Amino acid sequence: MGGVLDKAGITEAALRLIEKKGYDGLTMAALARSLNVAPSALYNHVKSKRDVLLLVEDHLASLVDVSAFGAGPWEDAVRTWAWSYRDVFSQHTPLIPVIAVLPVTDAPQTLAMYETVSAGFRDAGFPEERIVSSIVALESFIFGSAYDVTAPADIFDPGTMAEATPSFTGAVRSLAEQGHERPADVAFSLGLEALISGLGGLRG
Amino acid sequence: MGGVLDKAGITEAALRLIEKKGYDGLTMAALARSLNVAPSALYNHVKSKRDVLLLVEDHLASLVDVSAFGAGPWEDAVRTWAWSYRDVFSQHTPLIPVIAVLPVTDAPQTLAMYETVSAGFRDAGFPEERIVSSIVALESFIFGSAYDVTAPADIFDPGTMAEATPSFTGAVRSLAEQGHERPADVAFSLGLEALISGLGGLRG
DNA sequence: CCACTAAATGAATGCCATTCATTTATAAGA
DNA sequence: TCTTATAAATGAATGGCATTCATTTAGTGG
Repeated sequence: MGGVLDKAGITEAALRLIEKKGYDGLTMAALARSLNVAPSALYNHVKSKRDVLLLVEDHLASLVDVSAFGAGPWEDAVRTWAWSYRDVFSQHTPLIPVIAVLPVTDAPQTLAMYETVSAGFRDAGFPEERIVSSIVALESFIFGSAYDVTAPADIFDPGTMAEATPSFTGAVRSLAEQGHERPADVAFSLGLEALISGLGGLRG
Repeated sequence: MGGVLDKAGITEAALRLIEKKGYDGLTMAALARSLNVAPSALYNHVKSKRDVLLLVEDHLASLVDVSAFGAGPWEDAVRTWAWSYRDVFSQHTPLIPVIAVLPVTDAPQTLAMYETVSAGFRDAGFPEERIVSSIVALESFIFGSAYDVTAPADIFDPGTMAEATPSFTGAVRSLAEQGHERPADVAFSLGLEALISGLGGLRG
């Protein structure tokens, strides 16, 4: 037995490749080349490219910081988790469509994250039947916000349509004048605090 | 001049094709065939396939219901807009990565939507410099939630890992016992109401 | 030493977006 | 009516991609 390849090695190589060349550079051929192997050899270890993305996703889930659950107030734990979750996946937005439809059975690290977060919600007094929905709501916000981080700075520039859209143009200009370094962070903070206080009210 | 093709026709054909075959079926070849034209002919009217997706996106933006802005309380208007926005794009999740990075200049209908929504926020008493961030926060939540709608029903089934994840497994089971028809709607409602009441507090 | 099996190979397949030199057709100007 | 400019459509290439498969290689247990 004992070939050169295994799932851990493939995951590691894929992450290196993504870091160096981005998701466009992550092809089965390039992945194989980085492992000094023929592309077809990969298929002895993964069923498809989607499988590779799944391995990467699950590894990233293990990087999300859930350490604050059980180590302080629920609000602080959610805040730490959410910011960390967003930061990790803002560098990996092409995975978001994959995660969103991914059965957790296939992703043990992701499942482990859910377990820690669920326990944190339960201990904070959430009724059991609302825990999953609350996490899903937060996660949806986090995924959507991860895209914002990568958006171009001038995404909201109305260009030639400025006169036709006075309210929007004024709002964009007014935000720009605040001179925030990362506008995406302002929106994320605003939404996250709203969700934390709104969902926090569900606790018994 | 006057060929068979124009942007409106391409958009319409693309939408028909997506409805019938899904986004996997939307290829330049298939699009051309549905218009009785050679694939290369499309490139006289659009620069790339991404352009086609952009045309589709902008058309969908015109389907989002913004009519409640200026016709009732801000909370109700946001609710109507958000549900409609999510419903439209839940059928078109492959566009979400495109929208998220799309400069609004290139999408007049999308820009028109932002104008109406911005005016609604301003009239409701939002400070101008918080309007864009608030809309972005809501939009992030909406995009993330659009994915949930299409997720398989058993996405949270922990499978063989059930014993290792008691809190999460209990929470999933407890939600399932509620027997909601569309679990995604519960999470969306929960998050949206939290955002509405949290963001609403910014009004002067 | 043999037989089994996991793993790697390299050549093919089929699909895809995109390009380009060329042709067709239409509208405007003389 | 003839000419010319131009927009639009064509068909044949190109290069990249994931994936398949028959075949070979190389270890391991009996």
